[in-house]
Amino acid sequence: MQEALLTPYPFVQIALPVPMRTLFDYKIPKAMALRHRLQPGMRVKVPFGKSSRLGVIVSFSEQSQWDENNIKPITSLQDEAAVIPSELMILCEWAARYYHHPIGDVLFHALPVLLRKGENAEFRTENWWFTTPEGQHKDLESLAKAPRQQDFLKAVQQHPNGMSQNAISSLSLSTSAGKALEEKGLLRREQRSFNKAGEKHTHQTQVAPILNPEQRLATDHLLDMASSFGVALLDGVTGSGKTEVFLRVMEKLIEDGKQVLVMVPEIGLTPQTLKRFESRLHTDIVLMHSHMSDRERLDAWLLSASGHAKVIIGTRSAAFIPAPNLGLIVIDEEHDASYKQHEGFRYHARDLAIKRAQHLNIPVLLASATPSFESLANALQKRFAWLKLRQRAGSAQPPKMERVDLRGQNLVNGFSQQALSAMELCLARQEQVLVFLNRRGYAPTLMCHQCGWIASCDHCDVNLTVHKRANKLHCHHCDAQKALLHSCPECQSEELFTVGEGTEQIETQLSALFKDVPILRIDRDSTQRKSAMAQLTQKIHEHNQAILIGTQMLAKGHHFPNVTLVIVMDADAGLFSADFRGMERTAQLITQVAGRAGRAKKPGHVLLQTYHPDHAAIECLCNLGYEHFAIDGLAERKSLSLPPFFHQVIVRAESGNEQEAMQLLAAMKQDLEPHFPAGLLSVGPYTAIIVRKAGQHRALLSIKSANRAPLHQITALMTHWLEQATRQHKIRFAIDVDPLETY
DNA sequence: GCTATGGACCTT
DNA sequence: AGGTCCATAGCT
Repeated sequence: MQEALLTPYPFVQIALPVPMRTLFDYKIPKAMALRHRLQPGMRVKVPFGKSSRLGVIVSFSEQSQWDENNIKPITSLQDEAAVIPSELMILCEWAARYYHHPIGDVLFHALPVLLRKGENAEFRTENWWFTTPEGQHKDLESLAKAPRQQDFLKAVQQHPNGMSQNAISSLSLSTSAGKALEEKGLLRREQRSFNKAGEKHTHQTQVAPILNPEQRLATDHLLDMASSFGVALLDGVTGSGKTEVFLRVMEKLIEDGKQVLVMVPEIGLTPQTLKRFESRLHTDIVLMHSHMSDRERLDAWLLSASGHAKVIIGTRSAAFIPAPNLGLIVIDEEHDASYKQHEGFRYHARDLAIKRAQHLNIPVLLASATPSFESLANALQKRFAWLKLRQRAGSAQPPKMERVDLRGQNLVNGFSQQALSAMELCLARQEQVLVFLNRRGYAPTLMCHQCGWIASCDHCDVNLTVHKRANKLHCHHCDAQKALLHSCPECQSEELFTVGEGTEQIETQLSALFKDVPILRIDRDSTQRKSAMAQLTQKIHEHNQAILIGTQMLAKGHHFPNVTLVIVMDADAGLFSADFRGMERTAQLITQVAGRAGRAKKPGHVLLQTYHPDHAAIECLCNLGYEHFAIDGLAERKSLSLPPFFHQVIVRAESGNEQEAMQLLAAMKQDLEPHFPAGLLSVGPYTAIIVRKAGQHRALLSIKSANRAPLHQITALMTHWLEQATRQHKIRFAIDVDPLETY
């Protein structure tokens, strides 16, 4: 009699983490088919070439196009259930098609690192210590001769529900003392699954504040759309209480047993944010970000995948976290560029999250004080619900923005007279000043007075940045560093001088100018150490007077209640940028930084230093605000056939050889141009603005179209062409769909 | 005649 | 990607 096969197929298609846009056929061994119900999303070990690899099951078939004798059998099955649930398999397959990226690589991106390496998708087990009835009543004095056992027993006696090994270790109790007590029959041990669910929530309860009418309207709207797919853009100025709105909606969904995924930018997750969520939501919250260890990430992943965690707060890669009862996705600071991966699989987590929500038929909430032009266009076209919060909470006034004309002025260390006197007045009132300059280091250039030599990177076509405190020259593009030079390598002159200013220099100069005022610099260099940021924010809160100097790090998340003056050193930064998104990004930064001012009862004042006070964009942003600026900007994008009205794909090529990358793209364009449909705009190939980066010469080709379908057809042709052509050459290519950087 | 180095080739 | 095979160069 024929036994019933749990997996009734002879062949299986496996995705492997190799840069090949194809699946691989394998045989399913009879014994495996009898015992296991194989499913898409499970991991398997397979022989591949001369080695063995981990792959993910994608599909099954009756037939194979390959000669059966050349098809190898699967070696072993790694999972009992799919590690990529079908919902996410569909998302990954869509993403592989949309971003023209190999499916194996996409699927492996969707997994935590330890699962990519073959780790079991199971909770860790942990020792738990309990007293036996005898141990509970044991007189501690009788153990006076064994003080370590005494300490150990005393601790466990105080925890009738047991103590985890983790808790034991954190109290530096000796495990060997515990084992001795176990042998005496005073303690017993139990293996428990490491799964934080059910742990009591000791956090203080915070009473929900009363909503203002705008917030109530937004909340009601969101609760209305909570049961099906839809995207809402919560467009609220800084301090308008966006977080409170989505906390309300989350509360309701969690009550209904749903899970909520909250996406945050790479550095947007501050301890204050987490505390706020914990104290309001009283539920299991897990984090997912790059500062966690691989094991911590897998633990968080398991808690979400098992449904234990009700709230998942994570960065870009959390877009792929399994959550069986997902009911809402929130994307905070949706305009933030860190949602787009800039290498390899170049996905946009916001766009992917929207696609995921569409499949799951659940709502998405995008939140920002400065929405991306993409999302604003969708809101204007009524594809997204547009919920505006224009009132600041309490009695806070919006900050007053003012332009400072730098033309013909004598600047003192880059500061105008107006800026300096405003700083003096502000400090005299015992309030704080925030100086925004999006350039870290001491100076962006080191030059020789005698021969004009400029320090530049050996691997990139950029100047090296001077870091005086570290006594280094640093390349901000490839991270190369060398010792700061004191004489010119060309002419041996010792007259080297710096050109331009970075945050480190402003800090030094202001310290000389305002001797008794605490001056705090906040940038990547000053916050590298783990607790540095916390220390800085504590200092800021300790003092009344202070000057904070910082880069875009200042624009994200943190609240500085006593800041009443913001000085934007260079409001022109994005004006003449090679990238058409330069102005959008600068306006977002300025608006976000300006939002740090005057949050409490004190009105804020923002000074924009500019050489182009009459430039339409600067004038509009200053007088009418971000929304007007963005609507004007969108009109301009439309007239220039730029995104979001035209969709864009950029093909990048990189080669150690100077011309090879350009030649490759030129040859491709020539071959494929006859297939370009009408209405497709192509630019290039052109060399990247920074031609050489980390030793690679870079060229690009841009194509645009008002419709996505023809763009994808051509991109598929290009990908295929490049795969063939780069087989024999050592050229790397990358397809960037919806690129954020266009140079 | 031996081995260190690198590039082409292949993976079901 | 990652390994293996194989041509080539440099050396005793």
